[in-house]
Amino acid sequence: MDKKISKSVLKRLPGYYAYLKGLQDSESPYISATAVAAALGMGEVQVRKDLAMVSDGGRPKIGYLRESLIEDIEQFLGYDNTTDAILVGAGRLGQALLGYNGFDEYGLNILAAFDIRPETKRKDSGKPIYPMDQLESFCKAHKILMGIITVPTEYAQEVCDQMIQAGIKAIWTFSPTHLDVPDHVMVHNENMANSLAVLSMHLQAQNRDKMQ
Amino acid sequence: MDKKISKSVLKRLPGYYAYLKGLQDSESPYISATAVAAALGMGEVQVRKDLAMVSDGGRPKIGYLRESLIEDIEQFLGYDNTTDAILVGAGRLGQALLGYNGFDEYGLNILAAFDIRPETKRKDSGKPIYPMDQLESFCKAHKILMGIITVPTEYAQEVCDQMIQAGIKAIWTFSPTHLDVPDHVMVHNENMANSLAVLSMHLQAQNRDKMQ
DNA sequence: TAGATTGTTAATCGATTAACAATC
DNA sequence: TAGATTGTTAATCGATTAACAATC
Repeated sequence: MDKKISKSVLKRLPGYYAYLKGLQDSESPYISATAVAAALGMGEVQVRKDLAMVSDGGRPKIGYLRESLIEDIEQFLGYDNTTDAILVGAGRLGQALLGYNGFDEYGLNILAAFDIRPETKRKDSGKPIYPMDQLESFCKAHKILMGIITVPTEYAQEVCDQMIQAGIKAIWTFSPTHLDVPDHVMVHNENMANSLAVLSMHLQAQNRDKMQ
Repeated sequence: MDKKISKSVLKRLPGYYAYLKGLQDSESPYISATAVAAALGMGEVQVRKDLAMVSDGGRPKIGYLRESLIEDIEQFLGYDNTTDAILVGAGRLGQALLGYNGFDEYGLNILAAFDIRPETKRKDSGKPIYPMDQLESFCKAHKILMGIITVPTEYAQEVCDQMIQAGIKAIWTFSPTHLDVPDHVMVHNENMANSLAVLSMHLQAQNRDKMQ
């Protein structure tokens, strides 16, 4: 383990993790790559190779010890030590993310939200919503490295710049627009339009087939 | 154009589209692949190849006519004829998606939501929330082909099965779990954990570098 | 021992990038 | 004409899959 890991493998790991966690304790404490592959509809070689990246060994004929495989992935993905994050833009989507408890499991902890009009927002998530001018001091005080952007597209770049100014190194944005950032900052664009494109194309293709 | 298009290209098209739409009319009516590449921080050969898939030709030395390029992408991605969809699970995330107006632009129209306890939900999106037992009849009556799942993980497969029963062919799920579907149905898992994994790894790597 | 499973090494596939000729 | 840009053909790169030897 600890070889260089590719982005593609990285993106598949949470899937294995969720599946392994979901298994009942009642069954065998061992699980084979073959079984995981079958359950998730993937190639078994791929699963075995992916698991080999994070674990230091399954045992021929039996497979991996489920518990320790879960721990290995946890550690690898950093689920064991929490990342604190802040969110900018407490609109509908922002509030939905703020209130979502599931991020805990993935080691993400959203400490607070920021908004240009904090006073008009409902705080039904129980998390504080501060005005924008407190962003920098808050981030520096809490050594925040991750920021989530859920503002309207036209403000996204501006917010992004402020985050970088505040020392943030990883940005997760839901605004469907390209963000310009320096090299040391990573942006992941959760672009719903991209996903939609793939699905729509599937429907179109199916329709076309039917017509012929 | 009309060659077989790869998923990777497909996922990049919405990005070009958003960028082109965002350009001011004041400037030249032409835009070159080179310029798009520079603006979005991509390789210019890649952009040129992608655009060649959807458009029937830019002109050497000048580039593409912006307006018609936009139309080409629109048509290619099916933004011009709307896809009707329904959503199951009117929780926080579900309501956020219901109320998001931006999907219009991408040809997606969410007609209604379904929930096990429709009466307890706020309808601040203006869209109706029906009980689950009306799902099938509604989908068949409106010939719905796309379904969005925003229910807690443990119900996702069950909801998925009901959607398929109701004739749905493309499923967009936000529940972080694998869904079993027949071949003709496409699932796109908008798995936030996957995105998080990539970002967390970036922060981890940066930290490690700093320590050495 | 036989068979299931692992991990590794080699082959294939697909996507990206580079090189270049064509064009306005 | 010269230069910017296009589209195409070839080379490279990376990821997936296949083949196989090792192991319990």
